[in-house]
Amino acid sequence: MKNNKSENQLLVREVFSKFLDSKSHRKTPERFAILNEIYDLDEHFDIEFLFSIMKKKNYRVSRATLYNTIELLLECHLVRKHQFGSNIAHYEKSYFDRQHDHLILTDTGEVIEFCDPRLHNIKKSIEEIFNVSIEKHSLYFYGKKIKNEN
Amino acid sequence: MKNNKSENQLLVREVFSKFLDSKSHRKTPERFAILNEIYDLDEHFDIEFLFSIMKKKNYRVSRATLYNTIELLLECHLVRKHQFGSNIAHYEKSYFDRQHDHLILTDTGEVIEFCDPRLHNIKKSIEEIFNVSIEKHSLYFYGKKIKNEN
DNA sequence: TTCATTGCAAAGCGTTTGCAGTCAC
DNA sequence: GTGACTGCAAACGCTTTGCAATGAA
Repeated sequence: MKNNKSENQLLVREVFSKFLDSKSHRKTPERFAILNEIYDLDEHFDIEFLFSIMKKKNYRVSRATLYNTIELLLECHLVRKHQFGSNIAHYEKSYFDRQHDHLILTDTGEVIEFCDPRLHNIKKSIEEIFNVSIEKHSLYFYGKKIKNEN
Repeated sequence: MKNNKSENQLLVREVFSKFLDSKSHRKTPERFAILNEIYDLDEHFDIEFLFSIMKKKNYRVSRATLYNTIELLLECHLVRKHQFGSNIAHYEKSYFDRQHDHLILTDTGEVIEFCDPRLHNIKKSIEEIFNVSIEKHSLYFYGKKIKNEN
């Protein structure tokens, strides 16, 4: 399991590299460093968090570059963006995950991922009814753990 | 249909009034004026838009009060809040509407409302699987109109 | 060499806060 | 009368922008 991670790092670097080529963007070390750090994380993160862990590792990196690079990573679907209610944008790596949705526990802030195939059927219906092509969806449930009182 | 609107205005004022009582909040004219303006709108709006239309109608109202009052209206479920991707919060009146979800056309910015009962089943399953009680959900589809080429 | 990209700092902008004046109770 | 509420302006915090320096092609 553990060495999947470094294999994956190689794979996503490759994907990003091809994307940058195709758009004639430069392959700067900063861009790949950021990609690496993101794929090293196992949780959702915001820009400030990413900035702080990269500073801690003595990278010379600016918030501006983080925002720019994340933008590119969104474009090539290596990262997903979330707006969990507040004004701070949250992100997560997305390449090896299946598309999934989120259950947010409002008391603890915990975020649980789930995937329900029935959502796909709803999507299909909406596409037919309104004659649209849906590129993306976002579904969040907000709730609380039920405590058993024994 | 038209005079439903003023009947509704009375009804929501009543609801808001009861809510303010129950929380020992004061019934200021500003709060009711804001409620009225919101229930006069038929679209989604943001604070800046609400501010501008109230200014245009010569209300003496501040953004601070708009934010404060909206907060109260959210609490008593007379208004719903949305975060359609960007950092600007959007709102809509919610008292007479059935709970519904949104399809956002990314090219035109148009927002279409829909309601699919199957979502309820998904919710039920998630509640059972994770042993949670879900208070709220948000579902957005993002897509584009399909053009017929005849 | 050239100009896309970078780091840094300043500016933007939606939202929140502080405060003196006001008015619902 | 009193303290919750208001308008105003300043502060906040995330994000974007401007710009001189840098380095990928």
